[in-house]
Amino acid sequence: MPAADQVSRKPPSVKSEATRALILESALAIFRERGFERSTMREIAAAADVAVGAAYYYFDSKDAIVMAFYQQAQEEMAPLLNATLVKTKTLETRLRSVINFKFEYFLPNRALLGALSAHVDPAHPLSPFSQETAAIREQDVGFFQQIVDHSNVKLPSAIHVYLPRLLWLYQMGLLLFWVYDRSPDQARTKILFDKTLRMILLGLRLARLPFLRPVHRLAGELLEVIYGKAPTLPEMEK
Amino acid sequence: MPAADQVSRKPPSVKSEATRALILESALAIFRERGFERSTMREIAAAADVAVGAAYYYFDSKDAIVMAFYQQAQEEMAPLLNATLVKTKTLETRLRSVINFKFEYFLPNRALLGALSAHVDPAHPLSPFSQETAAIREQDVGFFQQIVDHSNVKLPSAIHVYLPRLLWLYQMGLLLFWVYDRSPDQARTKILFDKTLRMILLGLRLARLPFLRPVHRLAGELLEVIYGKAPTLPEMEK
DNA sequence: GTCTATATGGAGATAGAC
DNA sequence: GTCTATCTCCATATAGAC
Repeated sequence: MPAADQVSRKPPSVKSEATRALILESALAIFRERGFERSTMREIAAAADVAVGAAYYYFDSKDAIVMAFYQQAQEEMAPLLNATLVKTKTLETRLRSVINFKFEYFLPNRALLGALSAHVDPAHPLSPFSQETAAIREQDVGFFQQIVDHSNVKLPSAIHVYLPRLLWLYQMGLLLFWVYDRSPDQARTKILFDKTLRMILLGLRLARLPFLRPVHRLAGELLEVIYGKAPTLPEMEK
Repeated sequence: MPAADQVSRKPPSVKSEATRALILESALAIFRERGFERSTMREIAAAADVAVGAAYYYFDSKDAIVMAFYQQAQEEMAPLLNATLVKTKTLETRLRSVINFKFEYFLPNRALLGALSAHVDPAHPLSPFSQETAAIREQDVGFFQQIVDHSNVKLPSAIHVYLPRLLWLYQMGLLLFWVYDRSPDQARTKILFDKTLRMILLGLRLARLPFLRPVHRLAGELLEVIYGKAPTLPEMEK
């Protein structure tokens, strides 16, 4: 029996890979031009000079194209983010440079990112909290894990273990605000980022003060319930 | 010239109002059954025993039906929320009862509320941050204004003025979590509510401590930028 | 495996009957 | 003003050519 075949994902096929890339590129160009909603699969296929069916052969749906973009972005960013982590030392500089790097990377496709973050529903495949984006999300949380690990924050362990996920959530919130920030050059997001980051750093320092114990206790119990079990959940609209 | 006509919204017409109500009711029933996405205008019209065009005559779009539901909900809740405010005294009991009341009210249409909260984009009409929902939002913030006014929280004025909006935002976050909470009886949301509310109350008390000055300063500056000017913004996907 | 041509069913728009 | 019948455009599905 052909054991090797069982594992093989697909025969790479240079031509196929090229068509796929072409369709993806064309789609991104159209998305950038008219926004996700207003773009049609017909336009995308036409721009790539293939039939509509061809686009569907490579991507299950319009959403799937966005997912492919998301995956490609994560793959491209990973080594660059690691390089950033090597170059920086403190918690502050690391958070600043990692998050700023993402802003820069996503800038050309800012509107497209909106199509992604528009879905809060964890059951929606494109949601940052979905099953489908779990792999990307976990890898991303990993970066914040590294940032926290190599820093000298001292927190009750019940909180400390969830810190990377909390920082990831913070980053997602910033990106969400940024995507819909209509101020020139997204200046408001820059200020939001700066001020909140300082507040977080101040908070982490103040967290050692003894009379904050009750807050620690509440936060620990809360995180245990929210993150402790069942990290992902089934669909909603049965 | 017919000056009176300029102001008149519409001739109420009993029959028309009944048809509209019938379509709205039928739509809500269908939404509850299959969820918003899976429901079609054809089904809704069929359930109300009218043609599809009739449904569109009363509601500009499927989304508009959700908007009508949202408005109706706000109108129905307003007097009951005011009654709740009369019956309770402290900041804690007021926040608890007001927010819990909303959970109860929306329980039968929990899934439908998802259709609303699924849109973070402030440009989307159904977004809780949109121009279109501004009136409802402002009225809702008003309730939190009342809650804060009659309480004895002491905060720097730069923060204090924004407290009602912050509490409104807190409520929206809770509702969002609740809509997608798959735990039995939404138990996790209950815990999230309880713990975070306690943390907020603790925080408001601790906020008077002198060495939190730097945090106050940052928070004040931040709120000024975010809420200070241009409360609403134009559309995105030009 | 890769792709084209064509079909299906839904959202929304509209002409015009009453 | 109220509503029906019908039309357009879209995402997606599918049969089958190569």
